[in-house]
Amino acid sequence: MTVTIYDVAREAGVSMATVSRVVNNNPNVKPQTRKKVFEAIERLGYRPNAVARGLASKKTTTVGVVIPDISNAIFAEVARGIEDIANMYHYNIILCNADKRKEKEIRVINTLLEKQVDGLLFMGGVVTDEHMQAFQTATVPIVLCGTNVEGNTMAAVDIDHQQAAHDAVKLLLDKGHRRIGMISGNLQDPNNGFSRYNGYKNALEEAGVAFDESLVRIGNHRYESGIEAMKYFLELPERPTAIFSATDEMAIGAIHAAQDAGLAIPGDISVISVDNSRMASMVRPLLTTVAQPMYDIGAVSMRLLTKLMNKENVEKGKVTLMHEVIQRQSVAEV
Amino acid sequence: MTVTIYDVAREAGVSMATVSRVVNNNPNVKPQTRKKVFEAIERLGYRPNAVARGLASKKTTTVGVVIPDISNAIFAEVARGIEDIANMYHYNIILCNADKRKEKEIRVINTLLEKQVDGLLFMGGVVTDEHMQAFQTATVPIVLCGTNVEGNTMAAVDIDHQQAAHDAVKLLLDKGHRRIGMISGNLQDPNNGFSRYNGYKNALEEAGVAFDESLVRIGNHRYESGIEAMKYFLELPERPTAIFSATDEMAIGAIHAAQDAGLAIPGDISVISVDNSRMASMVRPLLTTVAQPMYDIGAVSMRLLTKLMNKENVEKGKVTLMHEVIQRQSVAEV
DNA sequence: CTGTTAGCGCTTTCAT
DNA sequence: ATGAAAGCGCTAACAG
Repeated sequence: MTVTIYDVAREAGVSMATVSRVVNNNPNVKPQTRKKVFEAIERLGYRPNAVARGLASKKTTTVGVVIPDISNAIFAEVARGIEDIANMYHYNIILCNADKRKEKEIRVINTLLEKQVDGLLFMGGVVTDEHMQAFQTATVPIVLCGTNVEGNTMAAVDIDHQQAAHDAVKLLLDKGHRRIGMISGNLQDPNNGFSRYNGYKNALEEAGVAFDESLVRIGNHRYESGIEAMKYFLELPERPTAIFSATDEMAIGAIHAAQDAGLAIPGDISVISVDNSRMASMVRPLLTTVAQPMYDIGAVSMRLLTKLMNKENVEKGKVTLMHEVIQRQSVAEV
Repeated sequence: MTVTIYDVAREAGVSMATVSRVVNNNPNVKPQTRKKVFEAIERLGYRPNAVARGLASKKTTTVGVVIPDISNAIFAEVARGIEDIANMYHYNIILCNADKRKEKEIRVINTLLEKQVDGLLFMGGVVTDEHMQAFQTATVPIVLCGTNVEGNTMAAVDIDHQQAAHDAVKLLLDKGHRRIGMISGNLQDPNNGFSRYNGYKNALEEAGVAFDESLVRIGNHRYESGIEAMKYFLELPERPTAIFSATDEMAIGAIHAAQDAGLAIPGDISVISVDNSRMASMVRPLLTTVAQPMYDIGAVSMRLLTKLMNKENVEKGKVTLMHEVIQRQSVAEV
C-alpha cells in the first residue's frame, strides 16, 4: 500500500540507513548512490512519514499556538507573524482558539503537549496558577506572546501596554485637553484592560488632573460598545473634550456615535486609541492611535521560540517591543 | 525521563494493553483495574504520546488547512469556523498560509501530507493540474473551501460568486441605475475576481444595459485600490451613478474617496459590494452588500471533511451556501 | 561511505 | 477481562 523507506532501500539496492541519509541531506553519501536513491524515490513516489520520523527523532517540527480568537484582526495579524517565521525555520503550527477562557486554554495546552509539539506559543488572558502548573509539565520551551504574567520566570514578548496608554493620554493632555473620557476594556484583562486603564490614570495624575470615575466606561472591545460609551459621554452634563479608547475598534464606534449625533471629530471631540489596526486608516477622520506592532509581536515570539527550541543561549527572555504614537486626524487642540 | 505506557503498566501491575485500553476508554476493563490504572497514571503524571499513537494507529486526529492569508479578515472568519468544528470533533488543525501562490500551495500540501494529517482543507487561488496531481497522491480526503475548480471530481463548499455579484448589480439596476461602474478583483482569481466580474456583466446584459469596458477598474481587494478606482470614476466625463465593488474593503475605500471629494453617498453615488465583513457595519453610511457566510463556509467544509474522514456516505460532495443581499444605507434610487 | 541493529511509545490482533 | 507479541516507519548509534 504505502511505500516506506524500506521499499525505497530495496528498489535502490541500498540499506534503509542510506535512504534515510539522502532524505535528510546527510553529506555522507556518494553522489552516485544519492542519485540511485533519488531515482528510486521518484519511481516509487515515496513520501517520508513525518510521524514515524517524529517518534524516532523526538522532534515533530511543529509548534503549538494558543490564541484567543483567530477571527479577531489583532490576533490574526499576530498569527501571521508567527506563521511566517515558523515557516522560515521549517516549523508548522497547530492553531487553537481558546477565547481567553481558562478551561479551554488548559485543555489545549495539554493536547498540544500530547501531540509532542517542539514548542508552545501562548497568547491568552489571565495566567493562573493552573496555567503555570500545566506549563511546568512541559519539557519543551514555551513563550508567552502578548500575554502578561507576574514574576519573571517565563519567556515573553509584548509591548508595554501601560506606557502605550499613557502616551496616548499624554498627547491629549499636551493638546490642552483636561476633561478626558476613557473607554476601557474589561479590567480583568491584564493587558488590554487593566494596564491601559492604569496608563490612563497615571498620565492624568502626572498632569495633575483629578481622576473622575464617571469618565470611564467599560466596553468589550467591539464597535458597538464604543458607540454605547460615546452615547453615554454625550449625555453627560459636562461632556469630555477628548476620549481615550483602549482599542481602535471601540474608538471607531465612538467616532461614529459622535458623528451620528451631529458632532465633528476632532472639532468637537478628539479621539485617540491604541492598536493601529488596519481599520485606523479606513475611517474618516483617520484615527490617531498608538501603534502596537502586532505582526512583530508574533514574529519575534516565534523567533525567540526557535532559539529556545534550538537550545541557543538567549540573553533576554523578556522582550518588550516599542509602541509609537501615530498622529493622524482624530485629535485636535482644545 | 518521560513516563511511558510501559511505566504505567508496571506501576499498576497490569500489561501495556490494559493501560492502552483504559486510556482509550475501551469498555473491556474491569472497573477495579481501571481504577488502579488511573491512579498509576495520576501518580506518574503520565501523558500519552500522540505521535506514537499516530504511528501505531495511522490516525493523527489533525487536519491540514491551507489558507491564503490568515491576516485577511475574510479568511480569518472562515478559519474560525473550521477550527470550531474541528475542535468539536476532536481534531486539531495545522494552519498554513499560502498567499494563493501555486508553489507555496503545493509545497504545503505536501508537507501536510507528510505529517499524515487525516484530511485536508484547501482554500486557495487557482487550482491547476499540478494541484490536482498533488491531491491525487493523497490517501486522505480533501475538501475545497471557497475555492473553485473545473470538473466535478472534488468535494467543495462555497457560495455562488457569480450569482452573488449578479444579485448586487441587479439591486442597483432595480433602483434605476444604468451607468454602473465596477471595481473588480484580479480576473485571474476565479472566485473573487472572474466570477464576480461575470455576474456584473450578465446582470447588465439581462437588463439590456450595454457593457462598457471603461467602467471597470481592477483593484487588488484593498482599501487603497478602492480609493484609486473611485478617483478614476470621478474624473470620467460622465461619471457612474453607482458602483459595484467586488469586495467590502474596496467599497469602503471608494466611499471615502467620494466623500473626500465632497460627494454624498448614496445621494450622489450609490455603492454596493459583496462580502458583508464586519467592517460593512463600521462605516458611514452603513454599507449595502451581499452577505457571504464566511464562518459557515469554514464550518460546513470541516463538517464535510469529518464525514469523509469517517468514511460516512456523503450525499453531495459539492455544497453551495446561500448568499443574501443586505440592504443598508449606501444605495439610493437614482 | 554504507549497512546492521535497536529502539521511539503506542495499538492491535490473537490467545487465554 | 487481560496479556504477549508483532509491528507502525523512521532515526541513530555503532561497526566496518
